Amino acid sequence: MATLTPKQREILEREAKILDVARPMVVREGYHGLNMDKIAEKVSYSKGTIYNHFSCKEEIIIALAVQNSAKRVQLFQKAAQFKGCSRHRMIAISAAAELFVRNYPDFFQFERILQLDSVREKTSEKRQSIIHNCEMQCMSIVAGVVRDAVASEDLELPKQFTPEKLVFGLWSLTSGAYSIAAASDALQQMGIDDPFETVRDHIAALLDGFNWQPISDQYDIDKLLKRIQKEVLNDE
Amino acid sequence: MATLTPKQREILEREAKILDVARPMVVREGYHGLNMDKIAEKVSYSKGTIYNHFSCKEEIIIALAVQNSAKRVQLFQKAAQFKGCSRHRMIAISAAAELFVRNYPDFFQFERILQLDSVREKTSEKRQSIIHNCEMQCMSIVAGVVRDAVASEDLELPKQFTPEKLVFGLWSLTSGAYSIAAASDALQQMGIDDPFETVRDHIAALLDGFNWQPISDQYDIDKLLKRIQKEVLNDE
Amino acid sequence: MATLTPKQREILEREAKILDVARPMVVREGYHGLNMDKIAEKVSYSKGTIYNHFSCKEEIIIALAVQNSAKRVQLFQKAAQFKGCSRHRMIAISAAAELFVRNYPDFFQFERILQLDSVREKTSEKRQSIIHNCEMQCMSIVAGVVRDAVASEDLELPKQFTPEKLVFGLWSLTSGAYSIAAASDALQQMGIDDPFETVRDHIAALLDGFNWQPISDQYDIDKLLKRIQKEVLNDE
Amino acid sequence: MATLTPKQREILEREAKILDVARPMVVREGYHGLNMDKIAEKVSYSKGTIYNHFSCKEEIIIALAVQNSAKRVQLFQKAAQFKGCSRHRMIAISAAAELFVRNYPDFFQFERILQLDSVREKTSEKRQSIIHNCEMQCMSIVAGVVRDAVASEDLELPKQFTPEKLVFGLWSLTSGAYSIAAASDALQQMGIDDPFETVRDHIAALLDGFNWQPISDQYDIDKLLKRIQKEVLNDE
DNA sequence: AATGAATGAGCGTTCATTCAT
DNA sequence: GATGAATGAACGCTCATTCAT
Repeated sequence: MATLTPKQREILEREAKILDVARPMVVREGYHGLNMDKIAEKVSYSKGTIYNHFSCKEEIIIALAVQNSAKRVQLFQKAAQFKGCSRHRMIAISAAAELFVRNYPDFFQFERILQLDSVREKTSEKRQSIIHNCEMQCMSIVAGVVRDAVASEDLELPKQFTPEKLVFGLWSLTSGAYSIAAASDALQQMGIDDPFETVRDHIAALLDGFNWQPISDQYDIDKLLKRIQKEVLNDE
Repeated sequence: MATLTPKQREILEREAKILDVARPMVVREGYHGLNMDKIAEKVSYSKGTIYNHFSCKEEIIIALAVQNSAKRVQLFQKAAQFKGCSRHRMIAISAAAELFVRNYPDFFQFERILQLDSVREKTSEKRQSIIHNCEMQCMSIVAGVVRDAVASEDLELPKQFTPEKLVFGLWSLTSGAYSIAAASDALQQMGIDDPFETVRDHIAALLDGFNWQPISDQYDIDKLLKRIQKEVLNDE
Repeated sequence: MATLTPKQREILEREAKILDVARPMVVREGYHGLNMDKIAEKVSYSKGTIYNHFSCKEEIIIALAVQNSAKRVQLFQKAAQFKGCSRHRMIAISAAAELFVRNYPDFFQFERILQLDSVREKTSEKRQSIIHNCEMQCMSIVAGVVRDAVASEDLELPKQFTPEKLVFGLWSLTSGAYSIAAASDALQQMGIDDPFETVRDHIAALLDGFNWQPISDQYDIDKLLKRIQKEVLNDE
Repeated sequence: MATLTPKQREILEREAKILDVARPMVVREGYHGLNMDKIAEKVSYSKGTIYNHFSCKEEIIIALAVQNSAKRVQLFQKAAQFKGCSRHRMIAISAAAELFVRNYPDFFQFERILQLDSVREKTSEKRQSIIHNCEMQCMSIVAGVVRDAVASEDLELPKQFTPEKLVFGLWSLTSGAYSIAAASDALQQMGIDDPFETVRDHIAALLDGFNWQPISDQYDIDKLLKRIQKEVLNDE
């Protein structure tokens, strides 16, 4: 299956090209900055052709979000394959999350734009559900690791505290930190030169706070991150 | 001083009115959704009058951000007055942060819009610096509590880990959680009905992870929050 | 080459139409009087279409100036082809200048508008250089005749007095007279019914003053002008 | 008579102040560039006060023109007092014209703006007639010198050629040269560094062409100009 | 399928003038 | 007389979308 005719291949390539051109426009200047005329000019196709690929401006934005979401799933899947104890697998996933947030910093941008009713309404359900599915997959990958930790008695969650809640906290921390880092000039003034390192420390403290075994040890963590990098995330 | 003529009072009131009308427009539909004609129509003054108050559209947006920032400082100042041990004071501040994020959820919205170069450039330095100052004040209030904790030996931070870094982590968690909660329909599907409660649990775990004394105890916390609510945040 | 598709032809025609409509607006009411809405209305195309032809209001003004400049070169080239002695060729050129100033009285208007920095800045370099080139061409055509006169010993210029200076004087006289004639109601009160005839007399006196041979003779001049009119400028 | 109350004096002073501020605005950016708000700001009076002095924007422009016209008359009157033969008195007047054109280069600017129907219509008849009268006075001063020249047989005008026509030519030359000099970057490229010197040469040639005695002689002219400068125009 | 000219509602902003205080 | 807030018509320009070729 999936053997593409030359024609189909060309179409896919053009689609990718359009998105490549569109991405930095949105990232730099937001919804406003995406301009169909400029896209047409930069990809050297006519506006009509752009509209053959994407029925409206909003579809381009959601297509960019789909690209990101797919990438996130990919990274999380890889990270979950890391061999080790539950906590170390969780750290692998955190590393994947950090990698994703570093490399696809526009993810949040697109998400936010898509939250505007006026934008989302013009968007195809198909792409909406792709994004939703990706989110669910990521969540369940991470929650799966938490469940494994509980099952193997590395971790005992408080009553009423589900694995999903833990995932939610970790993701909040990671994405919140990114947003602040991206937004604020103030970080450096506060002596925080490497916000991602700080986030790693917080994640360690958080997992320690939940008493997830083995409790963090700086020496181990450095070696561990190198292994994770090498074994599952090295080609990114 | 500060005795206003009726005229001046009227002007100030109108300024507030304009912002009141503008706020939901930006919140719901972003930068795009703020429309000078619609504002004029809704406040029943001419467009020219709007421009007598705010020299451009962007100034309205930053004025909204200023309102929020001022409120944040206020809340944090109040919370810092809570009488108790360092950890409890920190919890008071967390409660203030939660309150702020709940009641002024558009704060992040404005901040993000203001990060666009094209927007910030048109914005007065005066208002820019007000916002910056508020940010710095909040930061130093919270960092002050952390320093008190260290001084009173309730808390021993890891080497190289400054109070500011701890503040950064807490704020990341709080604001990140808000963003996700606001953005995602998925949260409910994951069984997270009250994201703020979950955040409180994470903050507790995080502070526990840093071994900030006294270690959390669910029973105490509920009572504590009620006291905080009553003693310093009750009128919000 | 130069075979235009019907579409292209239509576009060129519309461009001309836009300029035709714009010209009297500028002439009568200046920069202010040129109004994109009114143009659109008068040519019965949408505003967007106007902007497809001219990227801004100022481009329309400079396009009008380009039309004029091109015409001026054309007239001067024709006049320079007049067969006769150097002084008579110079008179042919003066006649061309008069013809131009009479038929394209808006020339100075456009030039003046284009001198405003605020206007010129928005103007394409391409059109700017066209105008500049036309000016240079005209100048060199006339200066060429003066040089021929010097070479053939019909004229001996004072020391330090270049042909370009003579051209400058002639053009100052012609254009200054036009400006005054256009501006002032006073001329008639002073008994000057035909300012152009008066200018012709002044040019004659001026050339006499430089002792350019053959010295003017009213009888000859009338016949000469008729010949010039007939031989090189008759179809204007 | 004309002893002003302090109040009246203050009013006149304010009027002058307004015009001082308005002048460069019009000169640099034309009709468009004159902005009532900016005037009010610069003179530190309210807009209402400006309107007490000048009933509309156009009245300010014509008031500026009146200032210039008055100055022109003054200069011409002074120059006409020069003691000497008719041709030398004419040269004195030319020097006055040059001085005026150099020092009040905005004169033409205002005149042109006032030719726009839309502007003139809003202008008071009183000021219109002041300008007209000044023009007439200047004209008759110069024409008077020409008439003296004819009477004293220094000059014999061609048949049908009135003194007014000669004045018209001289003024055309002077003002046309100024316009070109102001407008064109091309002048320097043509090797004309001092257009006013060139104009003096042309005037000399023109008067020679009319055989106005005594025929020009470079040596004399330099001395003559110095005398004129010293005796009648020195305090400008 | 590809093109790109045409559309036109919509937007942010300006500014001469008025007039209540 | 002085003030300056209020007005609102007007303007230049943009850009997503359509559709005839």
